[in-house]
Amino acid sequence: MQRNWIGRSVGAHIVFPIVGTPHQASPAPDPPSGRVPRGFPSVTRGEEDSLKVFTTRVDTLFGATYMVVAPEHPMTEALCGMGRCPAEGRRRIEEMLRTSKARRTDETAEKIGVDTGARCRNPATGEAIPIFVANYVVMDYGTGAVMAVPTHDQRDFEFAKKYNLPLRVVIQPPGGTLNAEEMRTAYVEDGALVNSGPFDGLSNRTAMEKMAGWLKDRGQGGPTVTYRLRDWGISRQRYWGNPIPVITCDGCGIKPVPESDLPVRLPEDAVFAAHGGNPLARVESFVRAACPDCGKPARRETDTMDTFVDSSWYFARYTDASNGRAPFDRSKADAWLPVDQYIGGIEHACLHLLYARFFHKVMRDLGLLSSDEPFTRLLTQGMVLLGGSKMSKSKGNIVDQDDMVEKYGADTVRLFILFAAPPEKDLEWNESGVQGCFRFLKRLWRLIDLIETEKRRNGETERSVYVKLQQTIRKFRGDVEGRFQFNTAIAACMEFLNVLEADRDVQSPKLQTQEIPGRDFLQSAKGAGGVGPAQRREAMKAILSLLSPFVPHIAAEGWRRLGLEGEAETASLPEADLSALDVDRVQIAVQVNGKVRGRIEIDAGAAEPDVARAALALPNVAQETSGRKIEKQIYVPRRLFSVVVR
RNA sequence: GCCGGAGUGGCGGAAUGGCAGACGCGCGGGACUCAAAAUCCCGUGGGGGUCACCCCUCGUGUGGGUUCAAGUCCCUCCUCCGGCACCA
Repeated sequence: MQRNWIGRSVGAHIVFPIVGTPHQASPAPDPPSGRVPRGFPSVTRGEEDSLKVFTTRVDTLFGATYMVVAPEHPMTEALCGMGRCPAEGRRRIEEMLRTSKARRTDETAEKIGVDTGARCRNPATGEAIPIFVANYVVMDYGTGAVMAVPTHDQRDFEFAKKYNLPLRVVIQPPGGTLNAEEMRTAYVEDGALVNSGPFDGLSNRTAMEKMAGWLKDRGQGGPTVTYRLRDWGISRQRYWGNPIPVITCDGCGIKPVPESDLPVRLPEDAVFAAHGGNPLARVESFVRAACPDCGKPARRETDTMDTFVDSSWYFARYTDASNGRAPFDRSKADAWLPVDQYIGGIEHACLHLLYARFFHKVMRDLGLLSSDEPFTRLLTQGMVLLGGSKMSKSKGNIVDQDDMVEKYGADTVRLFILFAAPPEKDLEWNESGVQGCFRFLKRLWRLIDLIETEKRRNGETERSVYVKLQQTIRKFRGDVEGRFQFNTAIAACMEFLNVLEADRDVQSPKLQTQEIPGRDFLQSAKGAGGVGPAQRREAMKAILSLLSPFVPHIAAEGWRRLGLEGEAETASLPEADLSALDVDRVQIAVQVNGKVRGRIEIDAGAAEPDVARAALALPNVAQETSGRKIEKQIYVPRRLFSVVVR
């Protein structure tokens, strides 16, 4: 997406000499409305007698039959003067300039052109071609002037038809012949060059490179890369922001505040009003300043900087935040940066992320720090939606969490938000799942009750529960630390609690007296019959420690009630006992021709022949394989055994 | 049009190329209760079978391909979401 935003285009620039002498015409390339950036490369000193264009299709140069420039182009007025453009034409150019750029360049807007009357010379063909001013040409991209090739660019084609401009075919499609008079649309595909002097017969792809070089040799242009970095207005007419350290003096002009006077601090007595613009402008003590050059009374800039400015480099300042002499010390910045993990919404992917990278590279080039990139990893978190669109105050589609906190408690709400979806995914808000998290925490709490009141502190240890706990710890840490998958980490805790609760002692005394069909089966299946108080306590300690970041209040209180050392939130996360995860028996699936036909339990370290023997002995498998030839066997240790028959 | 991202049960969502649907919600059945809430137990993708146990079959937006094996890899198309868009 940034590539799109940066807008890199590879092409060539070409210089079109203007016919006649512009110096004799009205000089005035002073921008009519002040919108034109000064010093833009389209006109540099000594080049007022030519127009420079950028094109990605230099191969079509011989077909350029006219030229279009943006209304804001610095040469516009001079060209009109030279070409004796009638008043009517000049009036229409004025109108273009008055229309907002957004409206003027709207795709549906009518394409309007005005013939300036001036001409320039196509450096390839040498012929003089007309120069138009057109509303759809923008000054921010390329040079603000475009060579028009109506036969091979749809937009130019339509424009040429409208204003009756000449067409010349310079590319012929493979196996076909174009005729300019009969064309109904531009031909934009590849082909072989014609009407292109020394380049006739070349494929247009080959020609691109050759022609760029040819132009360069002749001093008429050369290969160029352009970028479409958008303007980003950093000044804001509001109080909250960094003052722009600039002073305007009537005599000396715009002057930077001397370094010794930095930083410029915001006044604390500004008066805020609903209307009336930037409050800073009304604080006279702030505005009044002495000119750094002549010392006479001058005005301080009252615009402040956009927050993007700060957020594009604050991470570097954080490495040395109390440094009073410099933004930060290089050694400290190099020790900490780049930032390991960036977390932000997708809306930052183009804007903040791009500008932060930009700033960072500038800081690198200035020698302030060494790293090339500010961030190493990116997590684009999803947004919370309601009714299909992003929750926001301005849209009014918000859910007040206070109601939910009131009803279920802050821990439940936190847990639910994390459990509902993985972080990078957008989440359509739906409260129905919150009950489930509430129930989970209530069950957890009940178990803490039980453990707290238990007198005995020893008892049996159930191996399968121990193993399950180790699996839970490993999964939890893997999910949280590696992938930010909080939802599955929480699910693992729920799963473990289910196992723990299957234990007879854990169930309520009332239920224990009842005959529940299937309960014995359940318990033996989960193997949770022999959990003793000590094991329960250990397990709870681990779970509380894991869950503490998500449900800090319950974890802290549970920790305290169990009389555990220290505090849940500062206790280090438990480490999984990896040796326990090396189970000796595993269940594997048995496939015949890719379909599961049965399961067997084997020693984890069993050799393939033994596995094969056991697998093929399964009735279902034997049935499928009987009388058929075994072509292939695949054994994925501890996972499955697959046999291919024919 | 271009650039991103996503399509899996009724829902939110799981699944290093290796038993699709973990966990939760919802729903159905049951226990407890005079009753309800809360709680607990069982079941829960579709279709089928000599439907207790069990087995077969279809199934991850569409159509193809690679593979012993595809939600996962490759190609085609469709839909939705986000961004950019007369960019020469």
